[in-house]
Amino acid sequence: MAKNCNFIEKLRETGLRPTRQRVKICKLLYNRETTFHFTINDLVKKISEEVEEKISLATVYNTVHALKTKGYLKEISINTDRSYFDTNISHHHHFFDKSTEELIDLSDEDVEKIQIKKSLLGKKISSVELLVKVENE
Amino acid sequence: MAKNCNFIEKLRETGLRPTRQRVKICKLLYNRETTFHFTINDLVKKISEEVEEKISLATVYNTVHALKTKGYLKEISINTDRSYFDTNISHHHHFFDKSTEELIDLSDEDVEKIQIKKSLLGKKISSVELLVKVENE
DNA sequence: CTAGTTTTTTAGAATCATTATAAACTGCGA
DNA sequence: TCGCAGTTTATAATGATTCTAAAAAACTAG
Repeated sequence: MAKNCNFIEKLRETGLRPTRQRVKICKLLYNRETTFHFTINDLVKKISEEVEEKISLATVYNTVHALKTKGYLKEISINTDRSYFDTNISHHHHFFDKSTEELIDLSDEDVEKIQIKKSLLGKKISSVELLVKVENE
Repeated sequence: MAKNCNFIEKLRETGLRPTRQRVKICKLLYNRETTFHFTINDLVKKISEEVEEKISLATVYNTVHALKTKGYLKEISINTDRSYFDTNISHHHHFFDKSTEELIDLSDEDVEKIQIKKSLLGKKISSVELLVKVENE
């Protein structure tokens, strides 16, 4: 889902019907310069501010879940009571600013290659995620 | 809280009264060879199996929270619906086995030093956590 | 375009984990 | 031993997420 994408086509390609609600949510999420880190709560608030039509809470959950399942959103788990979604689905890491509770992307090139010396018999690595928590100096 | 510790003393030192319930929970958590990774659910089940006296759910939550606050437990956030606690409070990373939903320690020496090339103005790093998800080959 | 079928949306109810409450209990110092 | 502050407990409350079932919208074939 690149810059000026046709969300209707994009959604259809993935087998998701391009309903009014889904298209509007996609516009909010992907029609922006920078990647968007948000909680469900953030998104619901943004919708109520920027979308004229009311979208029910259940639909917001459904849509976010569907986009995540299709690989258009990444879920980042910071701590128990705060789950973030990230529109940047490329491989990358994160800073988490404890003071502002904001998530900041940390590209793969911003981190020296991570080498894991231990391996587990019969298991293969499926992901490597780094979370760097920061606070005010 | 080392091997054959006197939990009564340990608890008292941190300002937590060594009540029957707390001492029993500490014995379960720390009187073991290896570190223990558990969810609240795991712990409640273990208590009902191994402790003769019933300990109320609220007390389990209170105690785990108190131990975490005092730095005797580390909370590891794997994903939204599963929060683990770790009795190993030293700096280390984790494997998460997606097949068994088990957490496995990855010592600091098992990972090549992590170098972060980007920094944020006015912020200092407070923790660096690596989570390596694995699955069956 | 229309009818029929399937998917989606919706409001509200249900669920589940966690936290709050307030009364009873206990550890501990005087 | 007494009394108080800290704890435990059962239960209620909360809050986020999921479920439900009926209405609405999207799609498909004719």
